[in-house]
Amino acid sequence: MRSENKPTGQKRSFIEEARRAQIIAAAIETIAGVGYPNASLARIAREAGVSKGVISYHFAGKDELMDQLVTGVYTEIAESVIPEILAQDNAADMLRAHVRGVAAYALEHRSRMAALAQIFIHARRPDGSPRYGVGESEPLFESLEGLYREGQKSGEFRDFDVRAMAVTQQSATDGMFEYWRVHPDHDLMAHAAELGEQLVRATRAD
Amino acid sequence: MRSENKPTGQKRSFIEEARRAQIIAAAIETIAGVGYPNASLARIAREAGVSKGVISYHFAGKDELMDQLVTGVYTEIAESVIPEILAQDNAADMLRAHVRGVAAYALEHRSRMAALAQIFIHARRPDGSPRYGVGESEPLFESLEGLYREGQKSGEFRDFDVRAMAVTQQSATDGMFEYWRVHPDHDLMAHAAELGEQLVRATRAD
Amino acid sequence: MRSENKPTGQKRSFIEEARRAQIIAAAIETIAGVGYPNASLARIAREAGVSKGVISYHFAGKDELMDQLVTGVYTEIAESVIPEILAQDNAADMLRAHVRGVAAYALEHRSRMAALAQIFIHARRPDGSPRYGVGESEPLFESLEGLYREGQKSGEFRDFDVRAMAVTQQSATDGMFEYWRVHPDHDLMAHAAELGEQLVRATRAD
Amino acid sequence: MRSENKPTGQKRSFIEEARRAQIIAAAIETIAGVGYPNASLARIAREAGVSKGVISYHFAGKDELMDQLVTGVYTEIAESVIPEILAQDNAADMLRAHVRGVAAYALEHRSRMAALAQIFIHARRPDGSPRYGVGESEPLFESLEGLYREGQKSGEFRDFDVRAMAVTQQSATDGMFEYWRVHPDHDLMAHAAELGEQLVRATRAD
DNA sequence: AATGAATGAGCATTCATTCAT
DNA sequence: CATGAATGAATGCTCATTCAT
Repeated sequence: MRSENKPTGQKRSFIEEARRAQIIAAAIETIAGVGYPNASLARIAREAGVSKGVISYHFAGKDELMDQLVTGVYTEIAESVIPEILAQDNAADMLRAHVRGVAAYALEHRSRMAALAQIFIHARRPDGSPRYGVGESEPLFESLEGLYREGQKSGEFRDFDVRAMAVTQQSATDGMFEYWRVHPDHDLMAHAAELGEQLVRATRAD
Repeated sequence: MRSENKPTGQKRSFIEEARRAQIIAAAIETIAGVGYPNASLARIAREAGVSKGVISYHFAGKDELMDQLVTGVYTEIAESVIPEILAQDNAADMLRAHVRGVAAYALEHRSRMAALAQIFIHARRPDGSPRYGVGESEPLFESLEGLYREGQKSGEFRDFDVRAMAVTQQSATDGMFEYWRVHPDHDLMAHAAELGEQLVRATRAD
Repeated sequence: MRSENKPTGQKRSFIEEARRAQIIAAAIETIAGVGYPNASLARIAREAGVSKGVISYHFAGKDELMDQLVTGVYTEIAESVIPEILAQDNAADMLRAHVRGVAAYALEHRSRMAALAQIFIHARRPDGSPRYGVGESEPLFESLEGLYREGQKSGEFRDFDVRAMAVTQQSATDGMFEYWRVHPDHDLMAHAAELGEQLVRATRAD
Repeated sequence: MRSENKPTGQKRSFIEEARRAQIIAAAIETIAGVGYPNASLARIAREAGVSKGVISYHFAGKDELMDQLVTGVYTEIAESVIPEILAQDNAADMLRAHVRGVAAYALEHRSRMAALAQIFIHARRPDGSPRYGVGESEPLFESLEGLYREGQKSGEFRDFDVRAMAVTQQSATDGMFEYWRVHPDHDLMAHAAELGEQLVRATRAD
């Protein structure tokens, strides 16, 4: 079905998209709820209230479903956070905006964030290697490193190892979300502000 | 066979302990080598050179095997790192010693550390929740927080949220190991020194 | 929609027949191209450029589609070969004409012949027995046997078991096509001439 | 399990072999009975009176099971037929011995022969190509061709195309078995004698 | 007359666990 | 103590068929 004819009308395309969206939503809830390893297609289908076959009908396989989910959430996060970062006029504030922005998104879309984390950690290729693993984080690292270098060039930041800092920021952000997942009453935005402050202090010139 | 009862003599207990240690060692190598999801009991048994049944005989199940493994490695790390920390005479150096000590341990016991990380990430309870997640890190957080509070009391550290800092330190350390696992040529000790510097700057009083 | 009833008019019947022919043609190309086991209704529908439902609409099921396909091609072969046979004036030449005629048809209609062979080999009844196996070849055997008996009556052929000979001729012909299917550069008409010679020698009086 | 330690005793190895033999026997009966496409592992396990998992335990997969089955039966046939052929002192009698020998084996081991035929026809590689298909018949063809050439060199046989004749003999033999499968009361040995006669006449010098 | 959507049974395979010996 | 054998539930996936529109 995937790659086929939507000859004339929009209704079909609409139904199709609605179902895909519904299935992705069910996948997000299921993964966030029971973890990726337990989120079988059968369970996702049950959550969506449809039969197992429906998923296979709308997606080429579990992998495509995950790809769509990841891409969708990723895009959404970027659209939400990037404008906030660009609105800042110095590197330190950009750092804070980055952390705060992602946290704000997570606060609004808790399951999406949890599912994304689960998929990143658990999804594997057939050969056993991670599907969205550290290898895939490279672009993220590089974008953070770009930000750091700007700050270093302008003299706002001290002269630190950008890769180590990127790993720290990325890990600390993920850790913050994981902590929040386990302690849902934790004040995420306060934590994000703290983390922003930590990063600013860790990076700023003497 | 549960870990406490040694029904009749001590000889059994000795053999028993040797077998358990051998199986745990095999589990560490297997998990570090092929990742937790691919480390089936069959594979661990093959690595140990024993039959699958042996594992079930000596451990109540995969879960208990993992518990023993985690506890053992954890204890070992603590025994290796704590003396180094206590040898310092100010909070900042203790922070640095903490990060450096764990990294040094990891450098010497790469598989143990890799296996630990894999288990933390992947092991689940039957209901799908993480077995050794952030929830189980509470003692670790508290020990870090104790260190921070000492520094704050002495005026060496600024007045930050200790829980957020503990989460950051813990996550950043884990992230450092994960990055090193994926990039084995990465200079772990240099990264640890950088991380130590980051933490010192993030915590110190103005 | 069963093959006989044309509910109201003839125009429908015309469209109906055109669709059926189109689907059968697509089935032939698909089966010849990817083999019966891979020729799912979905794939046939794609080849035909119609939706899967259309096939179910025009045919009671995959089985009826195959029946129609087989009957159609069979009829076509008979119409092509029988006149050639009847044009001969002795039994040996008829034998040769039979083999040569079928080969000539196959050369001109390669996909039809390949599809037919695939269906004969692979199509099964729900209970697992072949749908178009040797059991269905009875009319074919009987027609060959008639030819043999003519030759025996006229003294041209020796006194052999006609059923065994019919099985041999039928199998050897099928085998020739299968070999040609796998080795498309094989000289089919030369092979057919050889087979004709073999049969003539196997049947003729001393 | 497959490739492992049978440290000291023979009992284990014996049990192991017995189970493998039992499963292969069940596979033969199942395939002969319901055809390869319907012979799922579940059905074979049911026929053997064991659980599905047993098959996976003793064989790496369906493919290895089929390989073992094919190799075993093939070897058995060769061991039964080759001595008979070598006992002949002229090419014509060798031809007759070949056909008669295979038929005699089939008469004694009906299901084995039927299963073998089914597997040859139906078993596919993951990519859809035949696993034991015409490509695999090459050795058989060549062995027959060797026999023909001997006869041609000695002047006993006429100068025919050996490949076409090999295809004919192979197909006619298979066809004979298929006919016998469908008509179990058919006199197989008489048919084999007839086929031998046909081949001798088709091949002998004028 | 035709469609896309949905179904559910069936497939081979993996794996932690149990058990008689 | 240790084993190999066996189990059965679960997984992702395919596909002929059904059906409302």
